[in-house]
Order: sequence, then structure tokens, then C-alpha cells
Amino acid sequence: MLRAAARCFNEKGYSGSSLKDVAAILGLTDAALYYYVRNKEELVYLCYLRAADVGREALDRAVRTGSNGLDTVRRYLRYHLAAMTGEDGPVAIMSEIPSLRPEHRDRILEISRRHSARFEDVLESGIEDGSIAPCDVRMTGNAIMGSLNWVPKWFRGDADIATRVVAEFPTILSAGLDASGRR
Amino acid sequence: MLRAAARCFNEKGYSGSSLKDVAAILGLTDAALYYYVRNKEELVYLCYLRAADVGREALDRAVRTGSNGLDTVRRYLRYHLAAMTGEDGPVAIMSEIPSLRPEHRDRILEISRRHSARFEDVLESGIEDGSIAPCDVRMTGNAIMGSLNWVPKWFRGDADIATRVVAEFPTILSAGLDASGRR
DNA sequence: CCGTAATTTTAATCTGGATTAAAATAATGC
DNA sequence: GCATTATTTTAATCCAGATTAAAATTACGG
Repeated sequence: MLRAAARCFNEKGYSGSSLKDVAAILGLTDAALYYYVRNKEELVYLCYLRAADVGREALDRAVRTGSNGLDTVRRYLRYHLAAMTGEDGPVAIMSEIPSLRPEHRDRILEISRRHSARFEDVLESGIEDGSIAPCDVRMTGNAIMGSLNWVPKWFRGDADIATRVVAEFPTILSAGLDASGRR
Repeated sequence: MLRAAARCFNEKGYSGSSLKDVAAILGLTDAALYYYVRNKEELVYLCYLRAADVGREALDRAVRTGSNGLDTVRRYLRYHLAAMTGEDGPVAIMSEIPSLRPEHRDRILEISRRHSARFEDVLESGIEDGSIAPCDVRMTGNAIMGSLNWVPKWFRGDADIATRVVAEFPTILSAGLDASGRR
């Protein structure tokens, strides 16, 4: 259900997606969704929560297995992109956070901030262990995460493209980090 | 007016922004907007058109003044980011393209595609002139443009941050391109 | 099979904004 | 000043889609 909703929101936009549209994908009636979800706002919230989870899991795994800062960054990119464009996709783009109910909005913002902060920590640790060249971690984080966050906007499930994204993005996005000047 | 609307849409989300909200920023009544615009859909369309224009102008200028492919890419990033975060900002983030009327949607998609294609051409030319290392230009374009497109999502007008974005993003995003292996 | 709970549908409501029409006000050229 | 046009407001509508309530169907343990 959350995947169906994510696909709808990504493809038709939030305001262009009625609950009827989402339900149709599942072969249901719009009213049936209310058995699982209090209202449309909650559906969006749950989509965002899931999207955040996919990112967190990727970062967890990268931190667990990375050999140094740079390697962790690259693994994170690989894992997150593979998840978004593969089994766990589609994942919802988080436009419309502002129209969530305050509690939900704060929750999502909190989680997003924590995720960004953790990513920046990885960058810092890479600078300390010498694998990443000193840089403005805040901006670096924003630049890299932005690129990731935009993927659901244009990616439409094509397996060939998915392969290329996972193969190319990590290289492109992490090239600027390498302390050795290599790519 | 388009700047006010862009700010509203970016900060409150599309569905969270009523015409009353947009009008309030301008010290007007919601109904007054209808003097300038046929309906909300057209307002969004015009915002997107303006956003696209800002990007096109930056690319035009970069192509005109760049000394080679890599230099052109860097100039483009610099110009576009400076415009988005400076005088021309805020620029609307293009979620909700799908809910535009077909004619408007097609127009915006056409313009976006043309812009991406032109950017990819610059990458190609950089590969030919030897300034850019061979790469998957399509993915490279997506990665870089995604990062740019996401900026309006989090940037909130802070002048210090604007400076850092313009200073850091071009380096981070173009580091992977340099054929010489330098940063 | 039966009873109970889980799920879905049908058929209404309900509602927040978008939209409109007419009237009021401001600006501008002469 | 006056006529004309430009702009804004007031005060209603209007309506797509969200939401709800009750009824129908399905699943399932005993």
C-alpha cells in the first residue's frame, strides 16, 4: 500500500493523486483505504516514514561495513540507491512535508535532520581518518543528499537505468571527497 | 508575485499553500490574484516557467563564456546557484508538474528535457576537448541536476549559506568530471 | 457449518479552498 | 476635474475529493 501510494505521489504529484487513484492500483475502493489509515495525511506520513527508513537502513549498513570514512560514504550511496531503485522502491519524494500535521511534520523533520547529521558525522570521520579531504561537511552533505533525494522524481523503474544509477552515482558524487585526489 | 508564490509553495508545500497565503505575502486578497492569473494551475505553471528560465539563462551564460567543457560546467553551476540563492530566488521546486494541465505540463517537460540535453551536450563537448573524463553523461547529468533541483527545498534565504552553496557545490559536483584527476 | 472478526463496498455527506460576479476604489491621461 | 481603465475587494457560489456510516462480503478458528 505504501509503495502504491509512493508511486502515485511521485508520478501524479501529491495534489494530483486522489485516494481513488491509490486504491485503484491495489484493486480497491478509495473508502477501503480508511481501514488501514486514518486519512490521506497519515498515508503521506507513513510513506515518508518508510522512505526515511530505507535511507537509515542503508546508512546503518554502510557504517557497519565501511572500512573508513570514504568507503562508508560510497557504500551508503550504493546501498541507498540500490534500495530506492530496486526492491524497496518506489520511495516517496518528500515534497509536502510542510502540509503534514505538526506532530507528523516534526517527527519527519527530526528524522531527516538526524539522518543528515549522521551522514555529516561520517564525512567528519573520513576527514579524521585521512580518507576524505577537508571540506565544508554541511554543504557537502546537502549536495550529495540532494542528488539522492531527487532520484525518485525521475526514476521510473527501468532496470537498466537502475543499474546505471547504482554504478555511476556513487562515483560521481564521491569523487570530490577523495583525499588522495583519485577518483 | 511569482517569487511570492514560489516561496509559499517551497515553504508550505503546494497543497498547503492557498491562494490566500500567496496573496497575503503581497498584501492582497486571494481574489485579486485572478486579475493576473487565470487560476492556481496557471500560477504554478508560471512559477515553473520562471524557474526554468533562470536555469536556461545560467547555462546560456556559461556556454558563452566557458573556455572548455569542464569550465562551462563549473560556470553553469556557479551562475545557476548564485541566481537561485540570490536575486532571482526563491525559485519554485518542480514537484507537481504532473498536476499541470496537459499543455502546460508538456511545455514544462519539453523545456526541462531541452535543458538537460543541453547540459549533457556540454558534458560531451568536455569529453571531446579532453577536459572531462569519459563517463555516462546521462547519469552524470541526472546526478548533478538533481542536486541543483533540490536546493530550493532546503535553502531559506540565509545569505551566509548562499555564499557557501555557491562556493562549495560547484567543486563538489564537478570534482568527478576532471579528466586530469585534479579537484 | 456457525459465529465472530476482518475487510471491502455502497451511498451519502461534508468541506476547504478555488473560483466568480458585481461593486468599490485607485490610477492615469486629457 | 472628468472619463476611462486598471486594480482590488466583498460576498457569494461551487465542487472535486476527502471523509463517514452502514451494509455487504470474505476469512477463519473452533
